[in-house]
Amino acid sequence: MPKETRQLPTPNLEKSFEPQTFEGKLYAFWNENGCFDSYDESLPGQKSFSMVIPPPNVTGVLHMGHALTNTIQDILVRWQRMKGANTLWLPGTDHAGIATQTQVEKAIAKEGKGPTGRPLTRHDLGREKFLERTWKWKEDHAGQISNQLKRLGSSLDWKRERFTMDEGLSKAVREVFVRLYKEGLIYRGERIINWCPRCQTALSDLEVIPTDRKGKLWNIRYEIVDGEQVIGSVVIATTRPETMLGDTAIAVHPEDERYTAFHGKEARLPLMGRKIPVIVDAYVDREFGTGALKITPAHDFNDYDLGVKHKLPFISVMGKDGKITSEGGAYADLKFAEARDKVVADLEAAGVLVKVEDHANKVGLCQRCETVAEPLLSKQWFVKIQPLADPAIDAVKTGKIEFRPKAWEKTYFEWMNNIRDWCISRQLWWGHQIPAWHCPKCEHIEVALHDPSKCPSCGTSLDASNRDEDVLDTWFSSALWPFSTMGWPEQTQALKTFYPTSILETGFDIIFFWVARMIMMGIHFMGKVPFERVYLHAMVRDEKGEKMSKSKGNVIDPLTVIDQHGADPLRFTLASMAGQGRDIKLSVDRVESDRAFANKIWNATKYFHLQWNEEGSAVTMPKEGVTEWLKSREKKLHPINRWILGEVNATAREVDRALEAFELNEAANRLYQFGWLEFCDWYIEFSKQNLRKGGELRLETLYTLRYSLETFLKALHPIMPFVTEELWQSLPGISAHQFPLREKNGAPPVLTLMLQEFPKGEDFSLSEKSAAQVRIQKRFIEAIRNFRGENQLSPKKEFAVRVKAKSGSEEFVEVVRSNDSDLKSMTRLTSIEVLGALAAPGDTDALIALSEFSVDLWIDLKGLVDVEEERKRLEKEMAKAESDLNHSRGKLAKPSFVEKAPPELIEKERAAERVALEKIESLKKAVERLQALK
RNA sequence: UGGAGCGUAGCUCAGUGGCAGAGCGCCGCCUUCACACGGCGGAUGUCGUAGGUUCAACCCCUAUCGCUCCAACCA
Repeated sequence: MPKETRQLPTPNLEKSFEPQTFEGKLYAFWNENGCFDSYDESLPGQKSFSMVIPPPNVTGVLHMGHALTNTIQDILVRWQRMKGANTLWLPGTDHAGIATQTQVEKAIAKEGKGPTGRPLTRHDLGREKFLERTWKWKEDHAGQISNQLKRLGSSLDWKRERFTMDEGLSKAVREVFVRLYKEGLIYRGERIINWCPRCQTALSDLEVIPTDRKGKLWNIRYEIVDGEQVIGSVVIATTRPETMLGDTAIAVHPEDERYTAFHGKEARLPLMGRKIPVIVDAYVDREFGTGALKITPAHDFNDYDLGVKHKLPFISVMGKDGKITSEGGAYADLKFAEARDKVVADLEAAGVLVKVEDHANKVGLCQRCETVAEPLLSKQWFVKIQPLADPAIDAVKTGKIEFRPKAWEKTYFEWMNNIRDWCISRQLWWGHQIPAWHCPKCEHIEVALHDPSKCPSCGTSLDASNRDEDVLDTWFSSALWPFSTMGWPEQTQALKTFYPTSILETGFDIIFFWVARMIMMGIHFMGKVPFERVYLHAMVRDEKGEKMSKSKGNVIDPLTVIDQHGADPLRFTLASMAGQGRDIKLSVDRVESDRAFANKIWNATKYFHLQWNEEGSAVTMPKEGVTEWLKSREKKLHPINRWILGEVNATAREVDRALEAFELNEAANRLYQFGWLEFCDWYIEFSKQNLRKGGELRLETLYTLRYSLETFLKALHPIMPFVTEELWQSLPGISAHQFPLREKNGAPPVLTLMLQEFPKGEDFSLSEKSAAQVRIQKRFIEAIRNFRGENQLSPKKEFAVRVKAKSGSEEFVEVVRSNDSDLKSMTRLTSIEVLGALAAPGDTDALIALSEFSVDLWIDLKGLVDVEEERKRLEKEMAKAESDLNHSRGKLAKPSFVEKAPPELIEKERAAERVALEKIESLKKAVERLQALK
């Protein structure tokens, strides 16, 4: 028994485009009727098209960047869906470790005071309670971002929504961790890492943002000793004097003659007194500063490498708590900043501070809280990255994955080739806790899929308290997103159908954080790349090109824009700007003009209804359907109708091609051009003439309007889903299209535009003859309008025009003759008289020279036009014609051009020359007549 | 320091080896029977600068200036 078609009541179109009145209703209708559904299995031979959303922060708020990426993705998925693919666009959110934890910490800090009167911290609550709070926070906020995505019109398959910390994904994370550990690709070690003293956690290299700071360069004298004897001294510059407490060597360049005598000797570390070796290494830049370098292996990345290379001791003087450690002697327990002041003062007192200079340098700030991150030694978990990076580099090199724009591949290679091991442990509570247990007795570390109850090495019983306290970097779970969301590690049907995903669309700012890591994990665990194409969009900035930020107050909130103008105009604006390389400078003005476009289409549809339902002569749909009806008469159709049928199909084809090529801006521009300029400005105006004539021509024109409008709405739907749906719903004779896959899965037919077939562009092809006829009519009309405009003649002023035919003007004359009444009515001419080649203009005739058609138009000026104005117009025309002539002659005069240029081009140039000559001749005579008049 | 991108009409941006385009803004005229979120007409550019390749360059090449971003970094 066939299911009943789901449908909306036919809308009554408001006076103008008012998006608030229908957007919500339409989204709910689509969603409730399963229009966004994907199916685990495609039909044999059917294409699958899948994308995963870049998961926004679960407690986040939609910003313009989200609006852009989701608009682009929604356009692609709607288009593919209409083309019949089994489309999956998978929604979900990210737990966003540090960001979310920080939000909750702030909330509890506001709530109350701890035991000593300071604000509450997560430690006052304890891990378990704090996590409960965070889960609740997540539940309270999670709906927000999803609802905002719905406001945009995103056709996400909500039934498959995922969260990085839900059960399935957590299982995948654990599986990956355990497997990488067993493969030796995850290890735990004491390394130098970036530490945020405020967040109290390790950070990956990527989470530290180098920032320009005005600093100082302190020059410190180190004595060089041989045994106990002082043999000289070296001055060393540093931007971080407090780190000297942890110096374990000084380094000079091996070939630096100034210091040759000191090779193999020792330096005495000021303030601390201990002796440290002088080492030589070509790493030292002889040109910079004094050419000598102090080495603090525990607190500087470069020094760390040198420390490892030269087997130096590592002395940690700076602690995770932001204070100097006990290794710092007299400075212990001072905060870093205090320690710096005291060290500098003491150095000065000791007379070893040689000078202090201003110096611009960079410090690394924590991406989340902008605290200065300190490099320090710490025991952390790492991913050994090279074995994962190599195949990932290869995948892009061999074209298994393609980046667009292509230039980003270089950026990708650059980073991947210099990649460092990835520090994945975070000293946070919100996240995936590392599945490792530390045996308190034998110190064995057990990493396991299932919580162990005792140490497999010594049998000591283990419980939750023995579990490693750290959680994983948020990006660790994001890296698995394309397959963890589809049920991995189970071998699900969804994975078979939808992995690899078709396209990954995201911002270039997370190529390293996310894209690269997904590629590595995808290849390693799935044996296949996670996506075939990476489409990187630009950064949305304000109209001045500045990054939008709350502190600058220049944020354009997508939801406000949607409230004011609707989702469609915003989407259209974003789509037409999506082609831009790096920056999208968004202005609300632009959205407003795209709103005008929506309004234009709205009114064009209203025009259609007005004509279709004209009182007393309501039309019915032909039983074979409009397309068939028109198709069967194609060759006999009125040229204007044939022309627009060809145009709308050409537009649909072009939109399809542009989307295939990721040229969203091109698709948007095409639709705009067609919709406004061809359809509204020309076709509708022409149609008014034909509708008036009644009979078969009226019917034919109504069907042509109906067909063109529907085809256009279909082609526009991916970019402007709401307004196109609302308008389509109003059309007479629409019917539900049921894709075979939906039918097979028992989905009911839904009367919706979003499940219509995307126009193939094959129904009608452009007829050159009709197009030429329309061109002539347009040109004629434009010429008259231009004459009016330039002479500031009121549109109401009527006059007659005479057409002087010359040889070669047969087609023009024929078109003007056979469309006499239409042309008169559209230009408000009293008559159009065609004259023979021998006719001469009257004494007071003005001239419009349409030389490209070998035609002169004459208009009697008497009582019509100011002679002076007309003379100006003619002179302007003349100047243009002369410059055209010069241009053509200049080219043709060059023998090299005539010899080497392609013949068709030479012919074109000769024709242009003839046209210009003819025009000049006509214009000359006209000017002469005007002179005589004066 | 390395890599990338950009520099076209007042503004925001398209663009193609063969006489420069759009939107907004601007200037006229028009409330004409889909639309004033409208119609019609108009003005505006040595296409960053200097060379080169080519019959022909805004487009290709080289250099140069300016802006932006990314990566690395000098202690």
